[in-house]
Amino acid sequence: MTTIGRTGSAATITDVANRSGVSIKTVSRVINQEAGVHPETRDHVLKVVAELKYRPKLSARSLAGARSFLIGLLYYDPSAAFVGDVQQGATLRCREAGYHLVVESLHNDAPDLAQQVSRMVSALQPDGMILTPPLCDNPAVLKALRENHTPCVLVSPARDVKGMASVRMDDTKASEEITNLLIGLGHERIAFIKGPPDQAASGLRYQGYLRAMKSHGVAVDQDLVCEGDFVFASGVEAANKLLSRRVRPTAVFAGNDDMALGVLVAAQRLGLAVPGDLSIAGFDDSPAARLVWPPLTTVRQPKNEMARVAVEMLIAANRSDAPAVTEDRLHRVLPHELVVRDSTSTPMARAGSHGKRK
Amino acid sequence: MTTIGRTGSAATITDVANRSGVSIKTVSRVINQEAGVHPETRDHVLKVVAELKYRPKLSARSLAGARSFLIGLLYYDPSAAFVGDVQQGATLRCREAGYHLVVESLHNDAPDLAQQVSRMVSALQPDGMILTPPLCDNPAVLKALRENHTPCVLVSPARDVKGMASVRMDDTKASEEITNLLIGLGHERIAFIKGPPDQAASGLRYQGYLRAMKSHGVAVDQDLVCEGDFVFASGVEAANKLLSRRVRPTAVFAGNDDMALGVLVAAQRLGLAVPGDLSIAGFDDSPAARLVWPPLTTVRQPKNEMARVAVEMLIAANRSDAPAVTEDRLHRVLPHELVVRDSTSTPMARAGSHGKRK
DNA sequence: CTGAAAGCGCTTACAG
DNA sequence: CTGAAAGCGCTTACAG
Repeated sequence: MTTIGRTGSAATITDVANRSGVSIKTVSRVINQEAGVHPETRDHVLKVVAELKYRPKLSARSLAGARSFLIGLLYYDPSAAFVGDVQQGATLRCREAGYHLVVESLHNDAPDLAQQVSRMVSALQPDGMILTPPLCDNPAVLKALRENHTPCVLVSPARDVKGMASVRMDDTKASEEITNLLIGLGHERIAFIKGPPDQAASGLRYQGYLRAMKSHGVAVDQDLVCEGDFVFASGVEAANKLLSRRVRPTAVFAGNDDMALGVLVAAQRLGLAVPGDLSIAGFDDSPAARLVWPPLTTVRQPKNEMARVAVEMLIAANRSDAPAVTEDRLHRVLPHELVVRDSTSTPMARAGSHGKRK
Repeated sequence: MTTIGRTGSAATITDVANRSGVSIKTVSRVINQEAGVHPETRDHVLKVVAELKYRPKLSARSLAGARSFLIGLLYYDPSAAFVGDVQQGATLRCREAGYHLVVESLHNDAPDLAQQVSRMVSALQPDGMILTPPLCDNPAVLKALRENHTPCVLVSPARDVKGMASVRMDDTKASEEITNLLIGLGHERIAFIKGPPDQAASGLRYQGYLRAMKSHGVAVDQDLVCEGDFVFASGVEAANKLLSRRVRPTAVFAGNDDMALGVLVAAQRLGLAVPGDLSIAGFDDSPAARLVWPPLTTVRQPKNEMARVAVEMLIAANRSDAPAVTEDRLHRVLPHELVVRDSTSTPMARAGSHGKRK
């Protein structure tokens, strides 16, 4: 077996062309799956590619061509499970398509945020960027990206931006469904714990709660609506307030899982049985939601899928044969999933007493 | 103000050279901070760079030079907080150094794992790779990387590999310190819940427990040593076993936080007060460790720092003036941190009773 | 301290 | 269906 070219160092397109007896242009055509190559030629080139373990170098393709095969993921809160799942979906879809995912953690309120973003995209020249909250709602970031003509997809943005693609779920609808579930179980005194007003999800989820209550003719007692900030401690605090009332709620729907976890702990410290004395529902399906006892009824966001769709949109936008994107395809809404676990049941105990009824 | 070159598209090194009145080689020298450029020349070039917002393109530098300014992070379990923290540290350090982090999620037992890795490095040509468990202990992955001559740093590997750099903490020592803490509080009947035998940390942490017990002359009751598998449910199971004994332990040290959380839930379901009736300690300082009540005493792994050091090592290895790496600098051990919270205290209740002593 | 030339490994635009 | 030439934007190896 003879080896053409330098042994040891990686094969180049020229090596493949020489050994195949074709021009580098033809090898390029085969690699890029362009039409109009004779099947026999193609098969032979492919065979040589395999023999030489040839892999086109990203840097060369990127420099010569219009694509970098790089997609960027910008995120702020690293601890958030949200980002982890988005990243997982994005990296898998990227691999399938021969792309690579470059991640960058940014502080949402860094003074030089725009410059950091601008620096990244002009050095990297990614084919597109995926933005997660809160960065996808940051005007400075969006401006920098627009100036650099970088295609973007916003994942779960607070509001849609003109001409910028987005992927999201329907928070309001999901919230309505959770509330419907509680009402369907027989609850009427259903408390709600809001998220912080500056986060879009807070309002949307509250609207869903209101809508469900209204549509079932269940009165909303404003004493049962608490302010929270999506953090564990605020769930504890809200629960302590709610559960010290003379007439307690029989169910608490917290705007997210972290607060629901706080409610759970507070309830148990007060000696209440969950879900017997109090049903609890959350939102997000965080990892902890299934670790506690009882495991939490909640909503699963399609994070993985949103990321896959985001990658898909970016790749499609970069194809030369890219069709004009209609406005309705620019903003995608993906289906969510209700996760019903053991923290919700029919109201078995009367508010204020611990006795169970049969 | 005149603009030389194409307005709109990004400036290149030639644009900077033309406007500065120097050669592209000199601009290159300034950009790369090479010595031997006249200060005045340098300052002028720098000014033009700023004016034109020139940023060298990674693809061109990568193709022409020996560095790609890309570092890869290979990981398996996306949900693990471990990876999140490592990634955070790596991405920040990369930005400081003008590098970018490319992430890839792989299945540890994918049949074509080696090929996936090989494909990635030959396409991307990263300057180095960071591997997290369990991938850093996967022979197929290591082999593929070695064949491609890609510098690697293993983060928290089960065992060190000849000639491959690694960063870790001292699990045994940390485990010993946690046990010492419990002994110091007055505990003698200290239970231990092991991790799965195939994970290196399991053994190391158990050794630390044994060492502390031995050095204080506290007998290890094998009835108080349970098998676990680092998962929540196994902590619940072990706790149920341990707490149903006639003579209960006064403290449980679980090999990781997830199991410690299981112990906590099991204890509380049995009506035991934590830490009054039972002290509980974990390992990892997982996010949930501070969300539960009482918050968990545990060990914080220097995940962020390990990642920063890993990036540091890879960048250093790629510098032309890289000094020969001595074996002791090849394997770094970073300091950990004991996180003492409210789940541990002096044993206040006698085993088997709920009465408190003063 | 500075620069002219060659070349990295591909794709583009064109020609046949 | 195929190929020769030019060029992407840098760094390398040299020369002065």
